[in-house]
Amino acid sequence: MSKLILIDGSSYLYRAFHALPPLSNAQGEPTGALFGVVNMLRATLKAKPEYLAFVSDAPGPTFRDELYDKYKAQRPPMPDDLRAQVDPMLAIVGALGFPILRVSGVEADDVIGTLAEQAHAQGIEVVISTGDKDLAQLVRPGVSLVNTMTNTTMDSAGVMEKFGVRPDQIIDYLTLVGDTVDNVPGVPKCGPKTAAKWLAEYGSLDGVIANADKVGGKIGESLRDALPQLPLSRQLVTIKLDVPLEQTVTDLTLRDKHVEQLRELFTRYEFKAALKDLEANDAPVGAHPVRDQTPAEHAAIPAPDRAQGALLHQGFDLSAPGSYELVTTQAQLDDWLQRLSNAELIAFDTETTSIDSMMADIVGLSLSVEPGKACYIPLTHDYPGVPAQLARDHVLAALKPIFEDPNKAKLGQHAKYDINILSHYGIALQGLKHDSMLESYVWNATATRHDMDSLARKYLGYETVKYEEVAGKGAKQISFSQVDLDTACRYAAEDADITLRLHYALWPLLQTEPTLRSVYENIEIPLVPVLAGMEQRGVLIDVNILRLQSQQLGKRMLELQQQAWKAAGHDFNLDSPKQLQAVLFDELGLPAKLKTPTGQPSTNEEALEAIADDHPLPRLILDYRGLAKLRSTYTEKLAEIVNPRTGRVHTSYHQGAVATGRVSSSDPNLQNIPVRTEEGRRIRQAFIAPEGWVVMAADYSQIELRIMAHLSGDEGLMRAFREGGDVHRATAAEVFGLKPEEVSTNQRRAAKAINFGLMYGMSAFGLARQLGVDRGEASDYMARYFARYPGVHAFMEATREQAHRDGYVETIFGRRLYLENLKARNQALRAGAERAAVNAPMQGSAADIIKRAMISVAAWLKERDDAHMLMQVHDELVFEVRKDAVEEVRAAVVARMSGAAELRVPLLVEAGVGANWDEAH
DNA sequence: GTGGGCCCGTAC
DNA sequence: GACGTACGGGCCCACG
Repeated sequence: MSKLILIDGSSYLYRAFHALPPLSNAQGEPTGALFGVVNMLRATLKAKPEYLAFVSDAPGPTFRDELYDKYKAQRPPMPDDLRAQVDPMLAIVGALGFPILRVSGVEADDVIGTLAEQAHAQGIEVVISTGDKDLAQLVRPGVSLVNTMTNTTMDSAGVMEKFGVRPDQIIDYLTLVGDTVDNVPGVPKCGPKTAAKWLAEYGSLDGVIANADKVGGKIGESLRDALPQLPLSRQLVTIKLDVPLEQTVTDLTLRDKHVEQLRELFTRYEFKAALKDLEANDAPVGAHPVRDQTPAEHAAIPAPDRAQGALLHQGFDLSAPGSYELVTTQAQLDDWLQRLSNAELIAFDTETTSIDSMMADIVGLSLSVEPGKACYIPLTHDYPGVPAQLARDHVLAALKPIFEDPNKAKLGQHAKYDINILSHYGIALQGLKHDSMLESYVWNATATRHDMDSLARKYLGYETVKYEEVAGKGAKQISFSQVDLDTACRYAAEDADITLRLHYALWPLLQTEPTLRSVYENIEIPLVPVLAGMEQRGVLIDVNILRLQSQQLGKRMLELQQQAWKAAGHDFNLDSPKQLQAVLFDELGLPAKLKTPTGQPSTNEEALEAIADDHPLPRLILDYRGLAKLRSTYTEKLAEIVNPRTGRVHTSYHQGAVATGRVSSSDPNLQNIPVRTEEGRRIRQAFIAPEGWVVMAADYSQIELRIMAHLSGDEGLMRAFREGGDVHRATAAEVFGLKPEEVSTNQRRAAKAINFGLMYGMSAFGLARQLGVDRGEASDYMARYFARYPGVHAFMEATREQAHRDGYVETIFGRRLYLENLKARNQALRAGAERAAVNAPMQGSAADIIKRAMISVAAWLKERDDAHMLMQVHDELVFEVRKDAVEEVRAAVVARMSGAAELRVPLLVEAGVGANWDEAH
């Protein structure tokens, strides 16, 4: 398909002007916005579209000013520094060979709309490059938006996701919301959410107007008051599609560029990279458009997305509506059992009374073996007049042999949840072959959330029935068991159906990338039952210890509160940063040395430490905060969340939450229990083992640093690990040119800070702050470090390079992390993406390794009843072990963890045992 | 009441 | 602007 790229020049000029620092050339002419636009254009040229145009506003009034004299009346005039860049911009754009369109009497949007309409009618794909949300009204299949500032694209699904309305509703949406900048009156008090809600309810603006008297409350009055002006607003926000133009779409090809003019312009405005490109490649670009992308350009597209057009599986359109069967008779059940026994792959899903799998009871079950067809078997729906359902235990008994057959392949969406549910009914699911959530996660962890609604939208272009639509939300939410059977069937059977469709969309993708497929098949899928087992088991908690600690903390907090109030001269809420800020900086007049990201004077630990010598209050607050955190987040929360049935806490592990491949934990988060301070560590004393058992904790020593040694192949760093000993001390000895025994505490501390900082992409500035030395000294440390460990430096450079070349970086096992902001104009965003790129291979490889270890250890534990794996804390596994088995288990765990990867340095594992988690370290 | 942004702090 | 990845509590405001 041919492609037309339409560049919204006005939008880019404004955005580049505000986003970029106010650069200027040697003559003092402003160049910042120009620079941004030129770089964007060069990137556009690299995509080599057949047709392209640069569309800009022409000076003078437009038809909208005639319609409405206040239109854009509140807009400040264009800043002089920006105005000065308009003509040079047009000169460069023209010299690059872009067709430029400026049409009087209309805005750039209208020209873009008209061209998009024409191109679309001719079957030409249209990409509109803009930062302006109003253009979303032009989106439809074959017409999409791209924002090169943020590197995001928006198709129909993207519009739905962002605005909550279809592209064809955008005009009505903008009309309702209005635009204060352009002075377009909307409905006062109606924001994006309300507009989307009304449009969902009444379909269109006309629908909303017709039903205006049905809207209650203040906002209803507001709507009725605004009715007379809405038609005008609609006219103002509607982009024209029929502007008379001299050119047609096929005229809009790239002209030969004017090398001489460009050389002059680039030199004058000091665009060195552009100039270099120009000299390197003197031949006219684009005279013969090339349609094929180079491999590097192809790979640079961050998220492979095949959701465009119909996606077929064996002739079935994966975005078509499905047909679903409510199973309430034995004959129907028998029929489905027959289908299951013939099926190659069974998609299943459970419906329950709670999202907490430990608390949930099963309500029904859905199955699908063929896309578009699924059933729902209600089991325990319970409301007045509910029709007869098959008996729960009877159905589960009939399904048990299938669920427990390891040779019958099963598929789920977030199957860990359903495995946990089934386990409550004595079904130990075997043969989990696929999980659509994990397929999506491995394919591209950051392209989307991995819940079914998001996946269906992205990969199938299909809108699912939402849980809230069938069960309500908030206080009005009802249990799924009270949902009527037909509605439940529509929702639940769809879940199984869509799971299967997602698999047929995603699995072919994974098969094209053997390393991703391997991560999925050999790591993520086998990990599912392991995590399910850990959640089910839970970890035993001594609630009395926690209660006692809560009391003690509370008492000390009260004392500190009294002292703080005295120091402040009056009562205030110590938990409120806002009130604290007023007391410290306004009333007491202490210096506000740090600011929060939003510009407020910060009251964080660093800020308080900085003024702790000037007044007693900061220290009191610091102490109070430490205790408050421990009490609210840990001692009270943990005691609260202990399951009364088991006496244990059953966390949830999330396999699709972390971009680098780590698992996360929540409800409660067991991965941030304090350990660094004595005070905090006491909380770990409440993590205990049953009578006759002990807690065993096994952790990898310096795993990420070892991975850095492995990946970089740096001789010095590898030697440090091979020799054993203290790696930070060894580093300090290298950096400061000493023998290890001569290294001072401070030198070791500096070396440790560098070792860790490097893995996070820290700069000299950051290191200086961390160490409390000046920036020059920090730079000096880093220079010496890189001189001693040149392989590390080369590795980091190579990682950044790979990220820029491919758009992603990889772990040792081939897991990929795509980086979204590497090409961002915004320097901070880009730098952040580069740091993430450097960190991801190490963090991600460590995550892969411990996942492999967990699978291996779980397989070994499977046949035993004297030890259970309970927790994973990124580089640590925690077990409960029967006392008589401690040595055997310790040896096996250490061996399996150490053997989880073959690195160029040893993978050291340390294991400790104790009566509780604190003692096990 | 609830949802969400902000600030802050815990872990690896 | 400056150190990567998470989760979560309390405050506070907008919204219903």
